Amino acid sequence: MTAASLTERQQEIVGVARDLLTREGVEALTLGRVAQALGIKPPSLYKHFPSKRALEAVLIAEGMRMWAEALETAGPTLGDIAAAYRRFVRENPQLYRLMTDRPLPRELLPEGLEARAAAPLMRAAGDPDLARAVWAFAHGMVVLELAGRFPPDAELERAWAQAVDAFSAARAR
Amino acid sequence: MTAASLTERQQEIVGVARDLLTREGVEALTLGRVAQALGIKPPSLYKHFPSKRALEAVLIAEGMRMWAEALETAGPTLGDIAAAYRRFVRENPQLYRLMTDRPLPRELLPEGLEARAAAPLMRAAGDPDLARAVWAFAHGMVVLELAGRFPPDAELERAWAQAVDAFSAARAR
DNA sequence: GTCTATATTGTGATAGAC
DNA sequence: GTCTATCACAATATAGAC
Repeated sequence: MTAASLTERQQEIVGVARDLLTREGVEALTLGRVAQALGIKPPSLYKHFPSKRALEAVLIAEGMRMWAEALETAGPTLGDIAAAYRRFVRENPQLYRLMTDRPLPRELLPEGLEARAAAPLMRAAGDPDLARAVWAFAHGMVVLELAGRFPPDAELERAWAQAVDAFSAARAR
Repeated sequence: MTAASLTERQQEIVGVARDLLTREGVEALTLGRVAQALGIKPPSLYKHFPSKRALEAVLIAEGMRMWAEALETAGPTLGDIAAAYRRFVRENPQLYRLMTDRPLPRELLPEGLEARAAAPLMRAAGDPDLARAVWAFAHGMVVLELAGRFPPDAELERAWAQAVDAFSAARAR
């Protein structure tokens, strides 16, 4: 279900859902809240989306497209990709949580989108295994930060720099 | 609340909760399920624990103690720590999820436990920032794996090896 | 220590009238 | 496209009797 294939009303609903997600987080993204924000009753939403999952999938697909673009327009080095990754999550923390907290609704996502989002990092790393290592690092950093696991005085900037340096050196070898 | 300070009945309850968590995952860890497994009604649990959080905190503290021990008894290199980390999560995936999915109930955990669990990696890395980078990598690897984000044919062994090599080289520098 | 009864709140979802 | 009515199910938690 691409953005273009949505009816106007569906787009309005998605917009409200996106707002709710951005402002109040994944937990607030319930059909009750979405309906309330639209001034309608929850059951009415089922005239526009077959399930809550389907509505979420639109947001997730949107997020993955944004994510892919952020990485595609970054520079070619691992440092560039890492910086773009970090910036994307800082700018869209709740969307990132929606995209990663739960199993991906793959059957509801446009085919190839997941691979497209992964491609820039694959290219920058030059090797699938190193790419996965970098991905794991970046994901770990952002989720641990979002979860408040690092001490307040942790110099996360340096942790990022150290890892990027280490991975870049490994790539050069 | 240490294990020794628990009454017998509390220990029985914790045992049942641990079983439930291990076998059916975090989602199954509800007061209803715990009570059912004990053959009592949910409200009865409140005679033994003031809240669900308090019961979970016992399991989390237990998990962090096990985790600390696993890392403390590992060898001194980053590779040793990484292997121990990975093994702990493979052997206790649901417990690990309980420990990391949600904000830590720090006020209900024994003081110093979090620091104790973090110490071995700090020592192996020789630098707090590098330690955090390694931690983020390890955490990212296991959560992405548990979430089914890697393709089935991904050679995770190699991703671990590449990262450990990269971080070890950085440490040597 | 356990029970019943209850509060409170919440969630996604369906049927059928308008 | 929206409504009401309702389902079905679940969750944590409290009060008070036994």
